[in-house]
Amino acid sequence: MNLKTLAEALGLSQTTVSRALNGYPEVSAATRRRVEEAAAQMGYRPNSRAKGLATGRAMLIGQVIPTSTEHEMVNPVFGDFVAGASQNLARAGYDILLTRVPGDDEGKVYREFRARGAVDGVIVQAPAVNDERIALLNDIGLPFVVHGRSTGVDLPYSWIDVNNTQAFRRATEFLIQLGHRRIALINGLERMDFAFRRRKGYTHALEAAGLSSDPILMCTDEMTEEFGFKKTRHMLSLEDPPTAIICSSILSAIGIRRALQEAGLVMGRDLSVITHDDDLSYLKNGQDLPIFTATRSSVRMAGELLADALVQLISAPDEGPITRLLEAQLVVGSSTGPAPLQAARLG
Amino acid sequence: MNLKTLAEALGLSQTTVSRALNGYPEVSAATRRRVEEAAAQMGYRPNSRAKGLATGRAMLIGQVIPTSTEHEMVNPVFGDFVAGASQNLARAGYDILLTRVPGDDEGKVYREFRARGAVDGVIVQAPAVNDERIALLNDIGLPFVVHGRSTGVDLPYSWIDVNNTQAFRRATEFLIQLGHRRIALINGLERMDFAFRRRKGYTHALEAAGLSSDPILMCTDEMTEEFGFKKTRHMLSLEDPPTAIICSSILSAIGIRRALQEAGLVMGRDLSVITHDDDLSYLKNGQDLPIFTATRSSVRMAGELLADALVQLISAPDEGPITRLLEAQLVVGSSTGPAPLQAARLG
DNA sequence: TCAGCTATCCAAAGCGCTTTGAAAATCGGT
DNA sequence: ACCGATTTTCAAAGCGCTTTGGATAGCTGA
Repeated sequence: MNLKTLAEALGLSQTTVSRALNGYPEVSAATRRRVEEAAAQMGYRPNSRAKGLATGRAMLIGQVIPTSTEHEMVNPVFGDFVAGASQNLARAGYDILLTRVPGDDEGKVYREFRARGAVDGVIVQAPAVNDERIALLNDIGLPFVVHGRSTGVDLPYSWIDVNNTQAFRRATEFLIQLGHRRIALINGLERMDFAFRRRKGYTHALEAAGLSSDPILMCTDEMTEEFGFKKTRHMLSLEDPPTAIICSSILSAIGIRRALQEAGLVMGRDLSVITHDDDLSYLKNGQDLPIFTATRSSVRMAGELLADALVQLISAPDEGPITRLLEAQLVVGSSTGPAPLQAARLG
Repeated sequence: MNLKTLAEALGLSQTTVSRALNGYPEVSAATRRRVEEAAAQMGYRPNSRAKGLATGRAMLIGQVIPTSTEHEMVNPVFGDFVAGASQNLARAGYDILLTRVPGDDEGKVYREFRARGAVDGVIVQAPAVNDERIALLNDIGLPFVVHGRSTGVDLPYSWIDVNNTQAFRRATEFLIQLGHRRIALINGLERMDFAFRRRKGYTHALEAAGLSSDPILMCTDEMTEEFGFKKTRHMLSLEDPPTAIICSSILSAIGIRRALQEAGLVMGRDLSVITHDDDLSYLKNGQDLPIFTATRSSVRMAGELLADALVQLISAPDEGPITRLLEAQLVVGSSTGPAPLQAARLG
């Protein structure tokens, strides 16, 4: 079923049918109704490629599957993010074109997207500090929005980010107010912008309180459960262990919990934990009573917002970059409590 | 940069350039080299839509984001699955077209895929018992492979599945051999085929051992951490609590662990746990020394295999359905041990 | 009745590619 | 030197849609 046969069946020209279906005014209400009914009844849908070729738009948004090069790990927030993005993109008639990057050359994929006209825009995930993808996309003129920002990149570009610095500053201050003095940081890879910023927030808060940050209490790696577990186990074995840990991922926080359990310690009493919580659909931190005290920000909502921004950017490219900074909520659960007395802990 | 300008720049016809680039034999080696070099140097890539329109192939595989209707939860294995699938699809020149289903009408999306010619085939996730999508896709003639099977569907169709029945039978037998008699099942939604089969394997093993399955020890729901936690907590409060739990997801198993911790019990000693493990990249069950005893099967590898199968199906539609049953490994970790003596437990 | 509008519809070009059918160039054999 | 076979190249049609630039029909007012 294509336009031609539909038009013939209706005794109309392709032009008229096309216009009727696309809401142009040059067609009478009666004809439009007739056309729409016939189209619905015969199950006609315009061929995507033909339509795209004629209009010059692919109605597709490019998305590279965000995997870390080192461990072939898929970003755990990807599913929720893409569910959010996809939902709002669909409203504007877009689908997502998903592709993997062979090796590490995401730039090559973007160049190809552009050359092939495969997509109308892209969403950039997990920006690093000084991320070179931004300049590249600017160069080749492919509309894009970044999920996060990139410290060190001066070009104007569109982004939506969580205020990571502020979130981790607040989390740290919160612990300090509870009397904690030795606060550890289990962070993501610090070449990633979000991790870089979180560390900044953490150290700033410590400094502001007159505390020095101890390198031995700061670690950074891929945010797996095991990472949280191993680092916590290690830190608990230190001569002067931390009384609190701030953690960049709920997965690693689960690892922390496991290490505490193994050591026979009670979370929130013997050791306080605050984690960042992306509010993943499959790993809820408890709705009414959160398990972990957390800096919370829905990654799904971020996906929705990025989708809207990109759609707007594509339809009005000259209106300048869209930027938006989201504040994370600090939700208090049962994983934090006052710092244990030194005496008690030694005894 | 399009074919026309490239051909003009080379002083050749579009035909020759197209053929040179697509490896047709009717072009001399010298010309081919010249064309290829010019194309590489000028960064020419054929326009996707134009090529697709001419060839009638979209070089796109449709994939609906698998979300549960009830809780808007994205399937946690989705990221890893799609990473595997995407990798092997890319080798064959395909990308993934990702879309969300508004409401619950996945069939509508497939019909549209077909009518619009948007994709060359689709991957069907999370089949239910008597899944109606299979008949629909058969009807409309869109090539597809199912990730899993659908009990009750008699039509021939292509699928790749883990032997869920066998996996859970073995897991149950393993616990029985360890002396366990009260074995609980924390299962996924049993209208899903995988959960239906797992329960079958579980009850079969119990029956074979002359044990009756106790409804109070079997529960089924979305496999979240919280579900594992709450159900375990509840079961521990029973008059005659289980000494072992079999669980369908590592996320729920983590919830089980939390409940045990809360109750002051030690996993593997006071209560044994076996979980299914999809070998998710972001939630590894420990490589050398698994945390949980588990029935393991890599969902990423499943993605790779499904991709290969679908590509083959598209290129040779008449060769009949492709089916493959994968066996899960039973890996033994420290979450299982001999059943505690009744006396010891009561005391 | 007819010019001048507007409302309605249409033929054909064009999007960038592949592919068919034919022409031109090259070659070996006599 | 010439012919048939083989290579190599090309012009043009076609994929299914949108959109431009008319054409036609139906009205209005004089």
